[in-house]
Amino acid sequence: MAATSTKSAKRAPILTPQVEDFPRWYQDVIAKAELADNGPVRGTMVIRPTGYAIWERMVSEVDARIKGAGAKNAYFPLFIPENYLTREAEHVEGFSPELAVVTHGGGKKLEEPVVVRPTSETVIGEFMAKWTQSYRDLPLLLNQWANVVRWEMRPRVFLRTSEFLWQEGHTAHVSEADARAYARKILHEVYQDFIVGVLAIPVIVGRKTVRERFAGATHTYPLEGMMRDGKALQMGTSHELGQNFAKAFDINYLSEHGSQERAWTTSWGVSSRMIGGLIMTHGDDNGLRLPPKLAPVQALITVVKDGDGVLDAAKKIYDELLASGVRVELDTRTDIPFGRRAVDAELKGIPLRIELGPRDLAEGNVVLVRRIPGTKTPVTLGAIEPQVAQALVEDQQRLYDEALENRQRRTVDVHTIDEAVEAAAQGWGRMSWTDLGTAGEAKLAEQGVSVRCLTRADGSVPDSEEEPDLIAYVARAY
RNA sequence: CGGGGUGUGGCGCAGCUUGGUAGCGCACGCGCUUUGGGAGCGCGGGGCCGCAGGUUCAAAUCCUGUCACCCCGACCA
Repeated sequence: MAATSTKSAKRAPILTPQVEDFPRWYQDVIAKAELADNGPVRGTMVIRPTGYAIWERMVSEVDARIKGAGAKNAYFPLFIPENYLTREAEHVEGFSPELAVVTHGGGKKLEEPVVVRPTSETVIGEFMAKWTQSYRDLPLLLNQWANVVRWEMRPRVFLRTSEFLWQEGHTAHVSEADARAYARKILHEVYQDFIVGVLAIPVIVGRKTVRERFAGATHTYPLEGMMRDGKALQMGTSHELGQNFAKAFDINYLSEHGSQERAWTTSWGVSSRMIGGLIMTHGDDNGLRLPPKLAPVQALITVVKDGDGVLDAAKKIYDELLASGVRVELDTRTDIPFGRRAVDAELKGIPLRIELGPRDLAEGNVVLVRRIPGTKTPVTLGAIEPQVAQALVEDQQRLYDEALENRQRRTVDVHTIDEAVEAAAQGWGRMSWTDLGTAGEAKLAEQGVSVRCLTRADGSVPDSEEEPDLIAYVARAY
């Protein structure tokens, strides 16, 4: 391989530098990479084609894993009778402040208002009850891809919007053990596998404290990622709902012994928030950096300038890469200045660029530009496909390693509330849950710091927050 | 809900104090020259100045009201 050069750093800034103002940087990336716009109603967003392509890739990867775990897709209505929500006390209490309620329809005031789903536990519970008669009907494993609405006071594109896209799984089981096993299976085999393996984001997988858990759940298992500014973002959750919803919606079944039994349910979801997490975990001052396994476009062939058969050569490389399974695009827009196109590809985080002009072609080369390490390397025409394949693998790993390094550097062991608050100013604090306790948790909350999750000393997921020797991860969160 | 602010072409802003009928940068269109890291020059299109009243010969500018949005403090995928 020929010598590798690092690109020069001096350039007019396109984005607000991260160290200067991280939230501003985030907004800048979303605008300049054309990921999304704000919608006309406060707190809503328009996901633009570039952003939506990322979401489609997420959907495709997650959906395949969900199906692999045995759940089947279905679709439930957007509108839910208001009285469904009120059947589960904690659930309604948790959601009522953020509900959008429809009071009029067809020009008339409705007899009973309908709520726009903030999540579908209740409707799905109603139908699970209808469909579950015998133990033979269980487990019932359902999933739906949908939009949900939660009226937000302080919206942020992708991270917290009044309407967002997600997947919500809902299952019913014959026993608590079965429900727990399934909630954990989704947690690890679907979410952790996807977030770590495809998004290249390291996560702490644990359990929420009672204070932080989902309204109506008995156990909430989150996956927490650290953003580049040290704040935490919940990337997904899986819940055991115990028999709370089964009781509220009469999800009962006849056991093999002929007795009437109550089912145990779970729910679990990941949302378009992951796009925000992806941006803030991997993005740098030049824009987005997409992990190759996720990237809608993995390699962009850029024709620097036409002439001397450059277009034909570029097309040949395109065909070769396409045939080898690379998600590749060809940019022949030579009416747009090269610099513009290069910067645009960088903003959008395309992992690899293959630059080709008459000068390269005369030497029998192309220039392979890697977005993630930021290197430019000449590659001979015959060696492009293997070099591309290798770069995609290496850069996927590099992105994960960088994110893990950032998290480790910003995570410190602490022993007091004051130390925990101090740690949360730049990253995460790791503290004994026995020492912290719910009283300490309340004190941290006063200062905007929360317990993101609890894990066992060996990193595994606890069955209860009463277990001895648990570790609490505390941080500021998005 | 409490405190602070802002509403002017698609975006970011100036103009307002000291009324005279709207301007700058970016973006957009056309032409020529360019294209190896957001190209240069020229020409051009686009705005009932948030909305409603009022004062005045005349209002983006002054007065009154109203609406919306943004930022900071209690919830959330």
